[in-house]
Amino acid sequence: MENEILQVGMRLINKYNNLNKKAHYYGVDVLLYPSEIHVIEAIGDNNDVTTTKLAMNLGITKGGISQTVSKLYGKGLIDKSVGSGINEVYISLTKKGLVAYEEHKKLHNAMNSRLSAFFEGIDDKSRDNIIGLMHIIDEELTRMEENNDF
Amino acid sequence: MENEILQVGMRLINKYNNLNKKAHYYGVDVLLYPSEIHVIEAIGDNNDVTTTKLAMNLGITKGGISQTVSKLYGKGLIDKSVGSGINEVYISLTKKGLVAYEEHKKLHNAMNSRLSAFFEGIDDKSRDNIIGLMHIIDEELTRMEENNDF
DNA sequence: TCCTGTTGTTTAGTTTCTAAACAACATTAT
DNA sequence: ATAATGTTGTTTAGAAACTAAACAACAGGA
Repeated sequence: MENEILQVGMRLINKYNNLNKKAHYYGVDVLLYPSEIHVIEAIGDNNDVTTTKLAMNLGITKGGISQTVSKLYGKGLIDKSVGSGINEVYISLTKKGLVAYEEHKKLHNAMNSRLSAFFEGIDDKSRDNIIGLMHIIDEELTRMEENNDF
Repeated sequence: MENEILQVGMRLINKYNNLNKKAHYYGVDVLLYPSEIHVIEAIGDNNDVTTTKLAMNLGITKGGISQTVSKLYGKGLIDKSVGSGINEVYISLTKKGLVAYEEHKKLHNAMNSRLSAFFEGIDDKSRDNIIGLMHIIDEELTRMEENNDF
């Protein structure tokens, strides 16, 4: 019974991940690969960010970020400027990068709207239970992470 | 507000995906990579399955399955036998493969137990709302898939 | 002046996948 | 019977996305 809910949840995660595997144009003249649009998203959410911070935010190595950022620079989606810290380089979106960022965000709006409407239409108890469910999942994932279980 | 719930959901998906990136031994003497334990899981859930069906179940190409299955064969985790259909080959777990399958399943049991307990402790309305929420997400993901939106 | 710590970069190698060509076999059409 | 078609699974070359490790460039102390 509840097992079925878990199965549906897993199927949803797979569905989401598969969507996330394809390259798109996002309103600009160059094809953007998943890793690239993810970095664009992270920069747009927090402009003038450094390579090191991007690596932390996205949970990958600095080398990995450096490579993707280099590709985005070549495609004209980001700019670099001297940062305030030692050896720091600030990364920001160009106009073209902003177009891609906004276009990508737009595609998530339909999902957002429907979820907003949903959460407004349910009672407080259900809402609290949904938050509680997420909390449990978070705890268990953290436990698995710490115990190196999987 | 509800945006925050969506953000938490996304964080959970990322957390899960990162866990899913590491190789483990799963109680056997060979290191199993993510793609390999996924295939083991699919075979264990549905024994005597074919390459084509595995490809459909896991949503990747037959070539991809063939490669992973070949590695698992080399590691002694699966067996092959003549199937009933034309040119069909049945794939099944060896004893060693079953060990890995069971070990992997065991690691999910803690999560399963906690979710079972949770769902038994909430009211029917909350339960229905959670199912409704998943339904909405499924619909939106399907819509994105069909419209090639992302 | 040398050592340390920080920044970002480059390189080689790995995993996982796809697309396309292929081989082997059965079924069907001519 | 021979040829065309459709199915099975395999192999190959190549791409994307990452890591680990070595590296360069610079600042701040000891």
